[in-house]
Amino acid sequence: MIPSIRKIISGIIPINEEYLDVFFSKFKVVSYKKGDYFVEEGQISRYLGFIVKGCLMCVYNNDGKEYIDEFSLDNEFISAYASFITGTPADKDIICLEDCELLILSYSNLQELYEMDPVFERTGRIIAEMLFINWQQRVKSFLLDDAETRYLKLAENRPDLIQRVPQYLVAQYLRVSPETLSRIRKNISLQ
Amino acid sequence: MIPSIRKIISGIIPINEEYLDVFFSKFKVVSYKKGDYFVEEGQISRYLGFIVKGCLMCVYNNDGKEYIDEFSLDNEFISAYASFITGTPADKDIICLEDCELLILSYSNLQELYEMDPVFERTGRIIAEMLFINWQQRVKSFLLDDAETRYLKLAENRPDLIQRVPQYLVAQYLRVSPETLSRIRKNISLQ
DNA sequence: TTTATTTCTTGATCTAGATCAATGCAAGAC
DNA sequence: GTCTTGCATTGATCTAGATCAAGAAATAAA
Repeated sequence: MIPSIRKIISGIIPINEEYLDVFFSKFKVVSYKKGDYFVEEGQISRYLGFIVKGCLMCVYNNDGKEYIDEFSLDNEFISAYASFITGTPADKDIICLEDCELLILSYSNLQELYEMDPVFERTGRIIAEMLFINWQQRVKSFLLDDAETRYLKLAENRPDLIQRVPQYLVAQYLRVSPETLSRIRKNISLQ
Repeated sequence: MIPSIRKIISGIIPINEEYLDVFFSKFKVVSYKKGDYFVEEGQISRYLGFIVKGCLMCVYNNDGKEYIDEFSLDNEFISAYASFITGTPADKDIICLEDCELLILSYSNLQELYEMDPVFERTGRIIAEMLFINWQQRVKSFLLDDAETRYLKLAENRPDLIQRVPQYLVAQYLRVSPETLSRIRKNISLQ
């Protein structure tokens, strides 16, 4: 495995160096073009992805309108987790916003890892716990924060994302109209 | 362990009967009065709770205003998970809405279970995955649904909760004012 | 370069839901 | 029984943010 990626991974997930090669031996490399679908709504998603390079978004469709559930960039995992874990049809699309290079792990290969050694089970648990905590934070932000605060927090926590993603998509993620986000930004710059 | 609880648990969490006794041997029984705090904001919460009987709510405070993150009723687990898992101060209160009887598991006892047998690690992983998927659904509902739809879905998925919890608290959970929820309900009953 | 296409901004409305204020109503306290 | 006290309803405003519409910038295509 590419050493730089190796280093990044071991910073993200709690796994011993010696298991890391086994873990990634189960992955395979795939490339996508900008606009390609990694997951399509209604299909069962059988892969967990790790983004070597690129940017993807998860999108819900609701009678014509689109709402972005998540953006994922370089060195992050991506999946329609509910579909992947439960084997049910995905309730969202996952689309490449740039040309992407992914490492993907099939459900059956992941199960093989779980059977192989409890250390992978533990790693899986800790990853699921981290994802859960992140999502609780997102709910908290919807409960407590107004649109401007949500934008400011996003800009602080993920400045790279603001740079790389078109503004109207950031607006969809924050659950405001593009016009409102434009005004929020204007407002901030005046202060 | 009380047989009825035993049955319920094995329906909720994926664990073999023979391990269930070991699992619950690590718990202890505690009682709370209505209004008692199970978790206080700012404190580190070292327990995972299982509600034998009663009703609790998780509450965020934001300059004077309260927003309810979650209600938990009989036969559900409850915790300030982020605090429990990471050992950091809780960012919310957990308060009893009724007299409650809980089974609680300390962090160190949970770690003992994890060390004892990989089956507990697996159980922990699957629970974390379920929690994560639930929270994604909550974000989805905030993204896609208006106040009335959020109420209708809650009423469908957790009718017991609507019955047991005062309406102004349900409003806080849905992120609307009590007045608006009252109007939503009136509106629905007219249709 | 010039032309298209897409994205961003700005202004003018409109609307869902908040806030404020008053009243109704039910369950305990006395 | 009658007082409280707390919750629910209703009406009258107000406001954050949506929607509609038109240009301005920026990107991509020619």
